[in-house]
Parts: sequence; C-alpha cells; structure tokens
Amino acid sequence: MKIATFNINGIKARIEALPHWLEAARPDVVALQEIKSVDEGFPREMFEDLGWRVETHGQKGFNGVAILSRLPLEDVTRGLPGDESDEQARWIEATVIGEKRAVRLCGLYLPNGNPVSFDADGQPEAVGKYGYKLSWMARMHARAADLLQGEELVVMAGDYNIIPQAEDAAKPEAWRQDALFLPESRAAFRRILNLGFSEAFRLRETGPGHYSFWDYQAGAWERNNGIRIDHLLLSPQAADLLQDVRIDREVRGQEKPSDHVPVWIELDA
DNA sequence: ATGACTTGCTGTGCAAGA
Repeated sequence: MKIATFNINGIKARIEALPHWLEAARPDVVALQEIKSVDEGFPREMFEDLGWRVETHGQKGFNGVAILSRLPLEDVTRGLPGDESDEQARWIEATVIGEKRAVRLCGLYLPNGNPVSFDADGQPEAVGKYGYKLSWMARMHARAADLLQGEELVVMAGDYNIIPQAEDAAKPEAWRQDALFLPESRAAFRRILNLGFSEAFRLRETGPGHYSFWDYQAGAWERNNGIRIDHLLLSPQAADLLQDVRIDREVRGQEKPSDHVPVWIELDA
C-alpha cells in the first residue's frame, strides 16, 4: 500500500498539477492538506471520474484536508477530538482496506503557530497562534495514544509544520525563533513519537539535505533553501511493514507547483 | 531585511502561509 501526503496549497490552484502527479506516482491513498475549499467546492467528480474515492473536510478560504483513495475507505471521521469549539479543518481519519491489512490513516494539517511572542526572559509565550499550535499538539497526543490502543495499523500523515532536527533545514539558524523549530514545538512532536510512533523518513534515510518545503520567495527552490516538515508517523506494527519511503522533490520544479512536495511510503499491507 | 511570492477572498488590497 502506497500512502502519500501532499500539501497542495489550494485545490483550485493545483487542478492540473495534482492529477498529473497522481498519474505519475500512482499512490493507493493520499492525504491532502490546505485544500482551501469548502466540501461543496472540491472538484469531487473530477477525481471520482479518475477512479478516486474522495473524502473532504474543508472550510472557507484556508486550511482543509482530504483523503483520496483507490482502495476502499471505512469509518471516516472529521475533526481532531478534544475541543468542540475548534472550527479549523485540520484533521480527517479513515480506515483504508488494503489487500493484506487495514490501516487507520490520519490526515493532518498541524497549525503553523507563527507569529510567536516572547516574554522578557526571551521565552516563547503559549498564547495566540503559538498557544493554539501547542494545545492542538496536546490534543493530537491524546488522539495518537488512543489510536495505539486499537488493533489496526496506524499511519498519521500530513504537514506537521515541525522541523524535527537542525539537519532538516538548510539554514537552521534562520528558524531558531520560529514556531516550526522552537524547542517547545519539537518537544511536543517528540512526545507524540515517544508514544511509540516512528517517523518513516528517518527509519530509512540519515543526514541533512532532505526537504519537503521550499518558500516561493527569494529563490528558495533555486538555492535549495528548504525545510522538512511533511511527515508520516507509523505505529510499531506499521513500522514493521515499511518497505520504502521517498520525497518527490522533483515536483517542486514542475509547472505551477505547490510550495510543498509529496512524501510517500510503501507498506506491506 | 519591515523585503521577497502565492493563494483565496465576494476582494479592488488584505490576511495567511512558513
């Protein structure tokens, strides 16, 4: 089962590039982020005509996640539990029925968290957008712990807006005060990993120079000034079935690209 | 470097992204 994550930065803007990549990469299931569309505005029929099952969780203008699948999907749920007042569309789950195993797939768009305000001691304050990021990650931690209690394989795929280590940024010094790389953000990410999840890419690849996002500004792509923030986290049983992992970096150089590129795994499931 | 670029909005410049 080939499972991908792709922050497309707007479904309308990627209406040609996304089908092009789907045809070339031929994943079985894809978690999409930043569809920037309400459910009724997503071009569902177009993807269904191409053979995809389509499940969306959108909102007007920003955010929004979706799952496209060639395999059957069951028990689709929308929204991250833990705060009924949270109206941002950043979490969707579905059980993907593989040839050998079922996989509980979570598609997520973790809050960016910028800008960050700092107190007189230079410590980041857990308020505003940064406070929302940290509280959202605490809710994700609780959901991730619950998922591990189930019998299904678990894959949590998406735009985490977390640079896990300095080697995951071309210029780590530029991100020291940024919500994507602050120690508190990375610690919250590690707390989720410490439940028993493995980050798929680092099971297979070591060292610097692997990125999944390049800013549109200042020639970031041409200078390879990137960061690695799109991840797939695997439960222990899922990690045991990992066969391959890849970042489709060449997508960033194609026509009218998103600022993110797809990341995918192959599971023996 | 307060920049840059891209997206969606019911806009005519702005917020948000990372």
